[in-house]
Amino acid sequence: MLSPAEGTPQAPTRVLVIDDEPQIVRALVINLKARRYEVDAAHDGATALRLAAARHPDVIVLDLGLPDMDGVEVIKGLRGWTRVPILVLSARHSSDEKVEALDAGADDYVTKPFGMDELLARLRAAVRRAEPAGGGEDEVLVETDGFTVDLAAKKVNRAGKDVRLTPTEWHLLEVLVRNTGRLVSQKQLLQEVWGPSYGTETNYLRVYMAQLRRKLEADPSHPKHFVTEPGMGYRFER
Amino acid sequence: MLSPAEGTPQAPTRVLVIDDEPQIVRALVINLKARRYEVDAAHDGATALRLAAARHPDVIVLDLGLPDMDGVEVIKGLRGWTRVPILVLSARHSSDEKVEALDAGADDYVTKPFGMDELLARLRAAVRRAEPAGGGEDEVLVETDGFTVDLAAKKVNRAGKDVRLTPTEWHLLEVLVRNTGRLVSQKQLLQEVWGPSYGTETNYLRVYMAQLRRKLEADPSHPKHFVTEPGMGYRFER
DNA sequence: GGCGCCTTTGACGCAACCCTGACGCGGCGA
DNA sequence: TCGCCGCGTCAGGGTTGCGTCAAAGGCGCC
Repeated sequence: MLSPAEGTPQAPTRVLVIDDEPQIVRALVINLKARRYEVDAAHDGATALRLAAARHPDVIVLDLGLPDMDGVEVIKGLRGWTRVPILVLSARHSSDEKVEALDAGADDYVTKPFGMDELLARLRAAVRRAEPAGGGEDEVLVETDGFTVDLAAKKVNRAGKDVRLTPTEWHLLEVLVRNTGRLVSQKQLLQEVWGPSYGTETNYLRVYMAQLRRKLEADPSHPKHFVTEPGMGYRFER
Repeated sequence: MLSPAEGTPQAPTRVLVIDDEPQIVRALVINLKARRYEVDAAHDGATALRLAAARHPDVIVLDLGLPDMDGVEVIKGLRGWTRVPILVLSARHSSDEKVEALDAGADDYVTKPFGMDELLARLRAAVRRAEPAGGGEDEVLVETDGFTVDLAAKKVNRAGKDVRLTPTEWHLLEVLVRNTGRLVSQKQLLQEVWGPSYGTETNYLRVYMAQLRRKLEADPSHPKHFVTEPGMGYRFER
């Protein structure tokens, strides 16, 4: 996995690196930028807290040995207002230090010297689990003057009351609404709703389009939203 | 009456330990139980996947060296349907192994021999960040005209009295309530409640929906809150 | 070892859905 | 003008899916 984002084009992941050793910062910045991360760097705790507030990074890499304040204090300062993942770097191998940092709110603890591959993998893991849970399941609402379709909840509302749709009716409606304004061919409708082996049974469409219109159109015999394109297909118009 | 926002009695954290070395399992189980964790243990990958589906642990400790299958496969098997934190144990120090496990979906990677204090701290960190984000933003109390569901306390109250639900009944209710207003497909319900290998046993749903309605609906034969969408799934309406 | 609760499984009646065929209508081309 | 094709409408019948009940299997607890 090279890029931090996968699938839909996404804003680049922003990383805040906090370390007072210039060579480590340089190595991190170079590696991160090469992987399309956006990187900010701070050399002391005060700057780090300020930058974190100003830039809202998606993940923080924090060296515990800072010149101006204790690393654990930095963690606590961050945890006072944000749940951004914090990956701690430290030269100390002591178990007590690790426990203290983790219990203060750190998400991971890597001891120096560290392997860059491992650090990057841990960083990916931290970012990944911070991502929102739902797989892009936003509330998708499509409204017309007569009714409202909620694609996520699979609900249709008309005049304040929920309309009951059968599975096939809903499926057909969904395909049409997902292509609002576009013509959908009869073959495509049949294949999406009834399966790939269908394509000529246009009578199915006639029956079910009639059901949809009867349930949703103000005047079913003069449809405004479920438009027939003779010989070609159907179109949903908002 | 306890306020739901603060001081709600919390269910104990459930841990699933997966390791084929008995002495390590014993050490972990003893230490975890002493700290009021609820612990399940598995000695191989197949058992682990089954237990994870059946018990829905809050965090998983996984040894990569299992007798029956590759540890990474176990991770992938879990990640197919759950985001439960996975803490990997391994005797291998190789960077490649760590990267592979982390990119497969593990949350942390600890090499053996490990310090118990550190492991427990990492476990706490994993559990902590898996907790729901908003302090009071998440709705834990869902009220209807007939009953009240407390998702945090895992309790249902009807007419001033607590309703007794079996584990399966509660689980089903929880999934439905967490998706209030949205249609939940039969497959999704089966997989979330009974495990990823289920998906067609709709008779389970019929039986348990009937139980829920009998216990919670004012008129079980004419449900207002647990609505059937024939051929598609069920929906909880407040 | 026995008991009770929970889960799983099977059988049955009933309602709803899906498919099918028939018919009428309008548009288009011959 | 006539005939054909595509579309809309309606009603019937086979099939599926759901609710309900009851009983058997599993498991932990006493």
